[in-house]
Amino acid sequence: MLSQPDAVTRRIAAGLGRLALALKAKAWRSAVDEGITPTQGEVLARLADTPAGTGLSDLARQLGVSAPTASDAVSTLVAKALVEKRTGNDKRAVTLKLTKEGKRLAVRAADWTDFLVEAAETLDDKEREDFLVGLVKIIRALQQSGDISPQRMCITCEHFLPNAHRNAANPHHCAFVNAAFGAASLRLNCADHTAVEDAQQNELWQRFVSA
Amino acid sequence: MLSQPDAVTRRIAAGLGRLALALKAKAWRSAVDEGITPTQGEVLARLADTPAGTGLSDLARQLGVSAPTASDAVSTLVAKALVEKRTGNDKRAVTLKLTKEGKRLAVRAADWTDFLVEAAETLDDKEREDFLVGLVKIIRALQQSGDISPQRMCITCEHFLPNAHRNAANPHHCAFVNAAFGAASLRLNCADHTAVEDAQQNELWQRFVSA
DNA sequence: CAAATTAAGTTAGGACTGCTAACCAAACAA
DNA sequence: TTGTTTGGTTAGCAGTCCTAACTTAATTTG
Repeated sequence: MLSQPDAVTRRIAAGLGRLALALKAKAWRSAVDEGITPTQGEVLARLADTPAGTGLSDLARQLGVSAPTASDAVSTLVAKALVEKRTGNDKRAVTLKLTKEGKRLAVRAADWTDFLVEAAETLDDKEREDFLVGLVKIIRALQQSGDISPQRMCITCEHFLPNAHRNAANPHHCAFVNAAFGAASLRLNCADHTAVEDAQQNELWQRFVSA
Repeated sequence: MLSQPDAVTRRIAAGLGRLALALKAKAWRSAVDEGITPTQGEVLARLADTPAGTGLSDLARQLGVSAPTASDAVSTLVAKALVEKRTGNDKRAVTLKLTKEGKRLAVRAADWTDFLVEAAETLDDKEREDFLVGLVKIIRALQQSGDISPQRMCITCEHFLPNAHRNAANPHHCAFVNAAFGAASLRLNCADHTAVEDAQQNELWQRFVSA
């Protein structure tokens, strides 16, 4: 047996840390090519998958930065005519939306993670599925501990019925689309996500892990 | 079957992106608590696991930033008496080492990823192993594509003999410690790592994936 | 060996990130 | 009506990160 001063989980954490570093560097390079900065790109991405619009504080939470930082980034984007600020009934609150040009740029900027997709393609089908499941579980744990903003994942969705079928390939069920599906189809950012109540959160998780 | 507009790999990339965002945010908070910044913390971490010392350009490469940025961060750390700059035979080059105080801080700052370790602990043993393997493969791919600086991983090490044994639990062998080991023990940052030649790189990989 | 090239770092200047503290204004509650 | 909470902005500051333009030392080469 090889000496094992640190557990598997420690190495996983370290590996993810390295990955994050690489991602950060790449984000910088890619964003600059589009004439924006990484944070601005992130703002565009978030707004792109929230067509209904988002408030500023909500955005700040999603980005994991303070309100002033988010406000700054948004101001810059507004100045660049990529984002629009509107105000509704509540005259304090703003609703952020992409402009036409903002949408175009968001689409172009969205594929800066392509290099990661390619890297993930060196895994075979089974490995990919396993990896995705691990990722989902880790993200869910981080969401529980408050270290990441809530994601629209199956595992926290009202429509998700884990291990509802005996079918080994497609054990889960989505009540929204009314169809069975497997781990490989687990979503991280589903448009039809409806958050389950906190009380039922754990029950859902238990049913999910009791494969 | 659930509609599947994007492949598993796309979701993996997106998930890793989210994770990186969370990590970045956490890194900021944690580092500030220690009186430094994330980049400075990263510098300390890198120096901590290179006791022999590192050059500036090497450091910049590891951090994925430009030389001036690294130079800046290091200057600040030198001013804070956490890092020492020495110059050897080559009077242009500097060798960076942690001071006593720097070492202490590096140790303290190292556990900012603990929250990730805890998150990874929600996976069972098998899942952890699978996840680690996926991570190793992805990082290796990024190393190949030049998107991450070379890591001291088993999969690129001269001493690594993948699938050398019939033993399903511990199929691999490390010639350095002369012992069999399994996927759960794969290293990402081994002190005894010796990079294999480019030519043999691929051969090693092939033997590794042909489980 | 002198001249050119390459390599390692630094300096300068500028845009942006990210924070806290302090602030304003609208909405809400007592 | 008078707090109090909520949504955001402003101000000020340290640090990140870049490119471009040096300096100085080592290496190559004619």
